[in-house]
Amino acid sequence: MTIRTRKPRSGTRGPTVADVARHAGVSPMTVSRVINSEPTVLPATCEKVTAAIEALGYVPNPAARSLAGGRQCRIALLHANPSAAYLSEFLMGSLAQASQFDVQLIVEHCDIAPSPAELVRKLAGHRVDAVLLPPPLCDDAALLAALQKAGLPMAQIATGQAVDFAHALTIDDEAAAYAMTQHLITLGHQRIGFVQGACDQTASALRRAGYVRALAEAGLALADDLLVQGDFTYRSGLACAESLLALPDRPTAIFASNDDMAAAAVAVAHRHGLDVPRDLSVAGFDNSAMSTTIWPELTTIDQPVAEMARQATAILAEAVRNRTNLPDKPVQHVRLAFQLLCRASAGPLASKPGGNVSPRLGGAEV
Amino acid sequence: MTIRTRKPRSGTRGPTVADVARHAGVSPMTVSRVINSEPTVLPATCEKVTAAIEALGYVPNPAARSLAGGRQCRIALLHANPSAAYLSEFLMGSLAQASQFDVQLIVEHCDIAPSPAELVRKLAGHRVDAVLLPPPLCDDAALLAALQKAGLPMAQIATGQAVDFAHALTIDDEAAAYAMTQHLITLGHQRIGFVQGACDQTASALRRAGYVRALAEAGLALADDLLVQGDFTYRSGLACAESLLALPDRPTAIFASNDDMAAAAVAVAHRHGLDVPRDLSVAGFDNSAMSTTIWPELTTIDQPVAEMARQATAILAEAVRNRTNLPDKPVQHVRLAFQLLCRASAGPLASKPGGNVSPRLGGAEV
DNA sequence: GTGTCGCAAGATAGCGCTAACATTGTTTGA
DNA sequence: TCAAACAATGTTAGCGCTATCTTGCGACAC
Repeated sequence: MTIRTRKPRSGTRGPTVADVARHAGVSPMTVSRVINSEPTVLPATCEKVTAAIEALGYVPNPAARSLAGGRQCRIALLHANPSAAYLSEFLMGSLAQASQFDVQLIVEHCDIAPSPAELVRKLAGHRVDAVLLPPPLCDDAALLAALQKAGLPMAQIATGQAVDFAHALTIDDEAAAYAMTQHLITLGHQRIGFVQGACDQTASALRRAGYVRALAEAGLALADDLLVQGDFTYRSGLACAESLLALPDRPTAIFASNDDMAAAAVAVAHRHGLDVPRDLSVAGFDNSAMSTTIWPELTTIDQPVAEMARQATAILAEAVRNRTNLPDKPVQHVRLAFQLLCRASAGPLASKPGGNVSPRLGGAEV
Repeated sequence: MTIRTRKPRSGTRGPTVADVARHAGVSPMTVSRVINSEPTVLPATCEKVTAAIEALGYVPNPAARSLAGGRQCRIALLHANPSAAYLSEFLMGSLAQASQFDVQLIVEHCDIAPSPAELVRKLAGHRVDAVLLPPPLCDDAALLAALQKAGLPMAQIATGQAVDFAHALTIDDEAAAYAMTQHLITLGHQRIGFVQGACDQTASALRRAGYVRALAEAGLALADDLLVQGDFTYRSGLACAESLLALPDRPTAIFASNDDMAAAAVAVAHRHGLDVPRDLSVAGFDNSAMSTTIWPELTTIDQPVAEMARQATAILAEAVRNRTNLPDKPVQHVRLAFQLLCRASAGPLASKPGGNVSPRLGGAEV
């Protein structure tokens, strides 16, 4: 009378809730409660379970969790060539949160968006529940509208213009640009060139506004010739810096709307035989990898990209799970703190500018 | 006599295999077989099922799949500050494969590794099944040994020295450097400066070897003063380029072991009033984002980082699933093709070198 | 004393999929 | 000719966890 126990399915790896429960002398359910830190567990019980978890080296199985909890969640990260550095930092933040919340990240590159409608269809095909929108896509009105129509929760990252149907994670671009400009003014600069960012990104206008306000408050004239239009690329930065430095009364400082363009300004300065920061101060924006790669390191504004990505992912995951309130969506608009990083590329105004071609080189160990 | 159907659990999203099966008039198992493209399904049946899948817009649930299949797999990506651009590209490749294979990526930064043993303990705590090692960690002997001792499958990416207990994805660094050097020679250059990479990365020596071989085969002398030691950073590139350009008989071309250092060489050349490529050709290695950011764009070697990451992830996932052969591990050493990208920074040797400070600027649309 | 509320913990039944086995129908081989 | 081998599908029973319901038990008022 042998009862055939039909299947001890093969590849079992590591202890399960059942093992922990046995070891702690409680039911699996209680272990589950402890894992999810539910309030209705007595401290004593909780301790027993925790000890058992520790002893067995138990780690919950995320697949089982999301299956049983019915809480699966797929978030798409749509990106249209932001710089690699930006994307990488963004991913780090997003991934960290994603693995913690058991959400699956779908990274989708949409360079030349086929058409918002088509894109939305594709996302639906992937069963995407929510969408992360880093710049420049966060400002794509057509895309935003299409996503809204599809009823997908979304988060705009670092946009200058948060819409009322999307979550948004931003810094105060205006205030940041204001702070940087003020910093340059404090250093004694009066003619400060400004390289604007791309027109199609709403943050660009805010950064410019901060620059303008700082000048106005300091009683400095806003010279038209000191304001040049870039597009966030290094190449545009080269051209802008060239035109600024070609001015008869050239600026003593250049504030570029991002680090790539600031790096270009440094390169142009060097080509002109100007030392940075002695003959020309340069400031950037973003604190991208570029800012500490080049020499001298850039004074810049730190934008907490990873943190924005992290919080955005968390907010979306939350939104997907509590899909309770679709009509009255209480979207969150979170504003994070920026930071003014004073590094080597900006210094006090020298009494008398002059050319010099031999910069101090950073020590490079043989 | 009401039979209480106790629980139609709440949040059910989208069709399941059962729905597809009903729609196609087959059993769920057959649907599963079609999804996994098993060979033992009649074409006719397969077609019916495919049609049903299409009609219902069915998408398999990865959580359920990996739970039922017992095939869960966690792969850690250990990184110690490779450049952000590198990491970003690496992640793209790795993520693509990970989501396709239902493996969970754990991204772990280990800047100053606490100690290999401790790190391994931490990985074990995360239930990591395998490890991806991009440079420079792929060359950390202590780490490799510790991982081997822990019995973790691993993959070295872009190493110069593949060990016999790890999978490895590489390009032929020696051949690539040879090709680039030969390219410069073909352009007429005879005095070619070489900026070496960091000593602790095994690929550095291979790149140098390729340079040396090309010179030798062309019958050119290997001048000691043309060979300078960098460490893959932009700053080291500045110093190296300075020393090369300070030589009495300066080189007409500089081949740097990576793009960051090549970019630095371009910057130094410009500071010296040299036009690139008219007065000095510059070549890099990696085809990193930097290479097309700066102006002029760098002639460089394309290293298929994303593809390496993709294949490495696939190999590891495979290895984890068929954990059949632990003793006789048939590790795979895959060599991918590189590509010589001829861009603007390297050109034919000018008959008579001379200084010129006004480079053509890339058109920056205002 | 006896009901009933409150609360911690247990029991049960799936989440969506697939491994392992069972069942057909169809072919072979001796 | 009939058993054995195969090939295409169906059936059953979990994978590891948690939502939902149920139970046990002390507290508290009547």
